[in-house]
Amino acid sequence: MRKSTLEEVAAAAGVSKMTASRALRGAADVSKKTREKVLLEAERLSYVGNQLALSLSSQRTNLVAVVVPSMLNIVFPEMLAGISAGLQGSGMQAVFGISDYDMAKEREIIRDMLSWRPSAIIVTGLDQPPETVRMLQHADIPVIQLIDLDGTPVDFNVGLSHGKAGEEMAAALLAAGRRRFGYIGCGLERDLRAGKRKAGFEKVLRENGLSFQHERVDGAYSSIAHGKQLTMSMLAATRDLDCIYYSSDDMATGGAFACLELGISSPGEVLIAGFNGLDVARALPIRIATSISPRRQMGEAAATLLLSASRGNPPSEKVIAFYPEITGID
Amino acid sequence: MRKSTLEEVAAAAGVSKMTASRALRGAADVSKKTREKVLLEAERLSYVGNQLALSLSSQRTNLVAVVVPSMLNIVFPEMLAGISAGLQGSGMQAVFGISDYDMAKEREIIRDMLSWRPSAIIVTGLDQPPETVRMLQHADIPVIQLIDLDGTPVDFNVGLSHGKAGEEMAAALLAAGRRRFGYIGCGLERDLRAGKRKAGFEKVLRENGLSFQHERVDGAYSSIAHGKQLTMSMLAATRDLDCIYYSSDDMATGGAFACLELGISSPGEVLIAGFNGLDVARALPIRIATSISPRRQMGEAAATLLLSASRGNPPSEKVIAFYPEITGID
DNA sequence: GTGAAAGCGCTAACAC
DNA sequence: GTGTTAGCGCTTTCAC
Repeated sequence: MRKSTLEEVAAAAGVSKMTASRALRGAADVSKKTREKVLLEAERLSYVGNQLALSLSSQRTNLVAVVVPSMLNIVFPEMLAGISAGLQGSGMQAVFGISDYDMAKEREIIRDMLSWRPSAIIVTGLDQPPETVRMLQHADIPVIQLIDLDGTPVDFNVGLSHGKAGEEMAAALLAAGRRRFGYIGCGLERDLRAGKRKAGFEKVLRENGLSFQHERVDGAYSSIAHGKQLTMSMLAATRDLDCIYYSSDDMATGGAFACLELGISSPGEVLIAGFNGLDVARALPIRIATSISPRRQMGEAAATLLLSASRGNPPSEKVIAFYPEITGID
Repeated sequence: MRKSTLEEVAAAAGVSKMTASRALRGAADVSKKTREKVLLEAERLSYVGNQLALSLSSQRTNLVAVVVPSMLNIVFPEMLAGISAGLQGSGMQAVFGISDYDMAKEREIIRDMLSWRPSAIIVTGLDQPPETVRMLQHADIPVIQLIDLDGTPVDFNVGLSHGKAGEEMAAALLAAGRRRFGYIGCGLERDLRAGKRKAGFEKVLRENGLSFQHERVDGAYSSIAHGKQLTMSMLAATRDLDCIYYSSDDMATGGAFACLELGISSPGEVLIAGFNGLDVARALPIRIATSISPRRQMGEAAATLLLSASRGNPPSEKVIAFYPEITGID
């Protein structure tokens, strides 16, 4: 069955398209009687407005484009949930795209999304290649780069410094007396933020005359199973370690499982340190150290920011900085 | 800077809108020279096509609407990743909405999405209220109900029987010699599928003259922390149990953590049984039983289905059934 | 191989 | 309070 149009609703109600349009949008100056008649006919005809026509005509959409690298790492869905919640009630609608950590794919997704003329766009990270940056600049809408703060934003920037997060974790672990460090990570060539954390961590180690004594890094996607496997491998090779820093909490959770299976006392003998503050890491039977990243709040902050921007209240600050809280040490 | 239009590109290239349109879409009958000129000018003007105008004019969109209840339970993002992957390369674009397990919210999201005139719509589960069902029927596009099979579909149906999954898990546990069962669940009034699994499980218990001897059910959202807490509470009250069935694997993972902390031998003394086959459950230092639900494959199957439907190849079957595999028993 | 005219369904702007 | 006119940016259709 063909979808009915505003014109048909208007005809059925015996008014013009314009009056029907006003009635359906709840405009003030429509007589009560007319409004009710229009709403009744719309209901009877199962009328569903056409956003394509609406947006084309009014030159604005209620769309916010969001591009994330993955759905398989829970932090991104959590961020999306934050964005979605922050947009709640504003009439804005988030549209998500997944780039699979692939810059070329990200560029194509952004291009696709821009062709829908969204009111704003949120992308992950600050490390887009020049061509993508150019597209974003040309889009002439608020651009929010989310999660990371280490770099030069195109427009708005909401996130935390991953370099600093690594530094602070290293400092906290040193202060707690740990000295013999290992590193276990995954997909650093894709997950640039994990790389920044590692670099920050290493910087502080170096300043203290130390370095990672053992490393296991491979190109696979971050996962619990992988963290477990790499930890097993490292602990089979050496026990001369009192702390392992992981690229993220899922990897660290795998590390905790490895310790449990091997019967290695943790945090006593080896302290496991991750990043994110995932639920799973907090419920673990052994205590692990982590930096809690407020990803839901970052999503909400981004939503709030772009709502005020698109309402013409230019936010005073282009950058909103968050600070991860370190837990699980002592 | 205002976005440039097809008309401007055409003017710059010295051709008509129509020719520019053909060149940009890669139509066959445009001379090579003309095409190159148009592409060059489009590039120079940073031209980005306008999908609003395109879709309004051509009366079709490349949009697939998808509504999920939550982003905080990893199974839904995994399903979305499957849909997104299945759509890859088809030119179709998935648009996601989150209902928060709220039927009224789901209805409004579906209404919103339909106003964009998507080519198909995918919703979670089969238990939409009549008004929502009516909207879906009126939409006159392929409707896919995903994940669940226990009910009457509006149109297409891809999923598994959660009732059966519960039955089969109970049967398998009984076959393995377990007799004294507990149940721990969360949010069953929202998560109807968890309720169906429980009902199936209880049915088989009843047929064997058994029942759940202990239950802990509350209305919170499913989580590892919650599963741990409810398990602690149950095991503090009784040890007269040899198996606990959980509403899902995250709850079950919490249960496994509880056993580890309490030093209860598992699966020896108490077997933990969940549902989904989450990565975390598989990497756990103790073995737990679970039904592995192929959520990514279900997403991909839905994508494949609607692609063939929208290409005019009516799929022969309206229902695609998946069967979860039970692991971790013996 | 290219172009002109009509129209997709709606809203903005203005008239009454 | 309601209607009219014009037009959003593209594709469809048909003509050349």
